[in-house]
Amino acid sequence: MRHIMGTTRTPRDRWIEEGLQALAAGGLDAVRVEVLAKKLGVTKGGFYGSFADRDALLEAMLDVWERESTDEVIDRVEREGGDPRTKIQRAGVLTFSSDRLLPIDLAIRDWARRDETVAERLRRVDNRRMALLRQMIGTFCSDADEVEARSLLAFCVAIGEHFLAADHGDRTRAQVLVRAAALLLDHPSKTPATDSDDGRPSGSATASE
Amino acid sequence: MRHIMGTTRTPRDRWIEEGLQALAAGGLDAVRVEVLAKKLGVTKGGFYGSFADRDALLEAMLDVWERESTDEVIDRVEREGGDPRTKIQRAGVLTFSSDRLLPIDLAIRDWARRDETVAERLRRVDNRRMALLRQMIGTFCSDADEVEARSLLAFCVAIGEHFLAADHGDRTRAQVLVRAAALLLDHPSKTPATDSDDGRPSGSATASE
DNA sequence: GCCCATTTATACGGTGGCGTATATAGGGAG
DNA sequence: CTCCCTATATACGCCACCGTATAAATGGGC
Repeated sequence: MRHIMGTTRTPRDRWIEEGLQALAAGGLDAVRVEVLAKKLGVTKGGFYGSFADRDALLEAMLDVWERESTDEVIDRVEREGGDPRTKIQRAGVLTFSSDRLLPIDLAIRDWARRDETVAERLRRVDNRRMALLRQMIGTFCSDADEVEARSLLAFCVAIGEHFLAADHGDRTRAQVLVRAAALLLDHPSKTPATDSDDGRPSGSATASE
Repeated sequence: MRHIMGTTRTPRDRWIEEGLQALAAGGLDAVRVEVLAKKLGVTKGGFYGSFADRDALLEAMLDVWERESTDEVIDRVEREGGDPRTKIQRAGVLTFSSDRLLPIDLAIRDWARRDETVAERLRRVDNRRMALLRQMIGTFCSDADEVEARSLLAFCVAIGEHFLAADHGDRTRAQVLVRAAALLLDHPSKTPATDSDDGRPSGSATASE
């Protein structure tokens, strides 16, 4: 019955958001009901009105994350248009440069290595992203095997970059990433004359820091 | 005094090894003194004879990991020799295909994102690995910027591959990795005669699964 | 075979986290 | 303004874990 109610002071969404924040900052084991409550300025009393238990919160967090990092990003990329390289960059920026989504994404990847159901969700998300990459790279690269290899490399660098601690001497990470992006997003060597656009793009996919 | 002693039944090394095993399987928060004790068939009683506290164990674990994944691997690669590509592959195999080191490595990467001292250790390790990659790739690629970019890509794919859940349609991950390795480890496109070896090498760098 | 140091088992107190039960409070409906 | 429904606070029992203190056992030296 929705008739009347005592005005939820801390609705589901707040718990979920705070949970995602904690996940981003401290990993799965940092998502503790009582900790979230404290951060929200309440006690855990109301939590169990919105969620059956901690697992229910985790599920809900994954739902929100999955929707935000697929539909929303992809919709927006498609809506704003642009040439292939621009689209890849924008997709990369939207998911892997967003201060919000990136750390959540990384935490979920680690989580997925130990939880098969999370791995399943991540597979869905990654497959959609890979599809986008394939499509974009396919517009300037004809060899399907090479498209797949380049897509994998692009994806791996977008993620792996953040798990890598190495330095690059004089260069900054961002500089190296620009060059790496060029390797992946320029036309294959097979047809050396194909480049309608030789001018290096000002920015680069997944450049960060 | 080392004179005599009641024969350490569960020496430091056993705790460290079991700790690394737990870290690999369940991440940092799975490294619990009492859990390790149970796995070793003892109680935690003796633990505090070898270690001041849990943190001391974690430190020791990092020490062992750092040594194993730099000196030992690098020594072995250098000792066994071979052409550059072979060396890269062997280094990749030794660290990223070893059932032992790989999961530990991945867990430590996630750990490093939240602990600055761990990040510092990881930086040392990664820098040594990157140095190896640079050296190897430098033997067939002259542009220093491109060497750096290729090295970063190679490293990122070696790590990122394991955090990626995407499928590849008909292809297997290993197949795509072979192609990706070819992109990174073949001569720069400057000389379009890149395919001196079209016959794909039997194994590939960091091919797994 | 007896010591005796050292290792390990056992028992303890403390903390933090989960989930439940019950009391309180605070906002609509009337 | 009052009643009542709902969200939250409070209090509880439970469990897992840490680190300590103390008792038991175990194996080497003689």
